[in-house]
Amino acid sequence: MTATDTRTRLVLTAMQLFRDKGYNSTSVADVLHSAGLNSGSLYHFFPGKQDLLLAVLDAYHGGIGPLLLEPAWQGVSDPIERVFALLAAYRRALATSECGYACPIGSLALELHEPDRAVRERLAANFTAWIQAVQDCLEDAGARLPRDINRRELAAFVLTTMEGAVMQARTYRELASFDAAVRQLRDYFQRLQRAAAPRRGRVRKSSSRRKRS
Amino acid sequence: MTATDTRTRLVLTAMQLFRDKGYNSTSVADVLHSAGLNSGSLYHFFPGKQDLLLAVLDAYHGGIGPLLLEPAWQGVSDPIERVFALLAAYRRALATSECGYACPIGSLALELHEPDRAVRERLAANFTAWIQAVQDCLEDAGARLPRDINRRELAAFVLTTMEGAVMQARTYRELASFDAAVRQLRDYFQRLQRAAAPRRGRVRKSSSRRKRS
DNA sequence: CGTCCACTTGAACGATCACTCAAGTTGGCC
DNA sequence: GGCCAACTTGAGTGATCGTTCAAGTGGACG
Repeated sequence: MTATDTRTRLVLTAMQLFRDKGYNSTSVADVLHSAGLNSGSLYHFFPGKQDLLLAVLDAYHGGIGPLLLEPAWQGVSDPIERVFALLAAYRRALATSECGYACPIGSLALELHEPDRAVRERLAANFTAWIQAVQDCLEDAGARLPRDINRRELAAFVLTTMEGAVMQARTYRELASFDAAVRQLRDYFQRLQRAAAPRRGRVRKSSSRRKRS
Repeated sequence: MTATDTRTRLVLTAMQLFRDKGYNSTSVADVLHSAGLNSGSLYHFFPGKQDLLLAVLDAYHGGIGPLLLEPAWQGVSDPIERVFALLAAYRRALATSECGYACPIGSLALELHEPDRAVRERLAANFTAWIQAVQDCLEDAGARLPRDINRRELAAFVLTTMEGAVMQARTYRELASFDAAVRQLRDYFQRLQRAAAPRRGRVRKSSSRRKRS
């Protein structure tokens, strides 16, 4: 077992525990016990608990593509459907956890009330990468959305919706809350697409002919 | 100084500290020190820290009308404008705190990962009361919104937007994030109103002629 | 085989946590 | 004045917090 393995194990364990119990409610002893390590190992790789958090946030940032977007977009090529496929991935996380799931980044963003610059920058970087991925979809959608709609703001609004929807679903322990929010966002998108469509043209709901895999 | 005063002082102090630092990061000693009391006084009125939290959540619930809605709706009688006046109140809270503000209920909802039934019920009750207030506005708006739009789901979507927007503004420490989300919601509402308007009628942007105060 | 150093061990530290309780103090009521 | 119940005092409880560190361990390299 190399040093990298131990470090990685610490980060993965902390990722899980911070997600499940929150940062403050997860003790260093929790992480060490779950990882089957001693405190010295942790402090060999990290100056302190907060630096472990930084590594966790970096891991989330690096995992957005391979661990979040790619699975969510399996078999979905239509850019607008990709936006909702991403939301569907969060719905799955909620369903799997009996609505106990919370977006780890959003949770940390609200839990840490006076975060260091380094922490806040990484939280923001995670949001920014998420928003950018959605923005890319919206730009791929081209003229299917009104020209005067700001793609970045709309992408950020998708994140807004996801975070607010997860929060409510978690609080009510009901998937219905999440679904209701997505339904509203879908309605908004349909109205945007209708407004962008040529006067007499029908709104096409999906153009999933492009690519199979 | 009566017993009620001490109890009230504890609740108000805890309200402030839980909002500013979070529940887990606020120690009982913090509350006692800020309130200028000894630990015995707290445990005379509350069995434990969590029961203080319950009292805080009840206080928020009771304060939604007089402390949140009424100030936000001062001089605003148009029901749809009231929805956005409520959002403007949160914007003010963000502006005042250099974007350090977070909705106390939303923060607690995400911070407490395995809350007791009693806590979760009160969190949900706060959300429900907030949603109900917005729903009342939307119903007051009558035919200005499409008939087939579910008022409750749209009201919940306003909460979704507020919570997600506050979270992002806090994370980026930029009011612009909040404004962008509200702008999207406003755009959605305008499209809804346009869809509800009779074919040839113009969309009126504000009908603030009704009441001056 | 000897040296070195990255890595691990795990007991121990002081601080702080939520909470307890016996001993007060106070104010209203007879 | 005497009494009781409501409330306050604040030192003290054991548990747990994040962190430290001296003493190892073991593999790589000469």
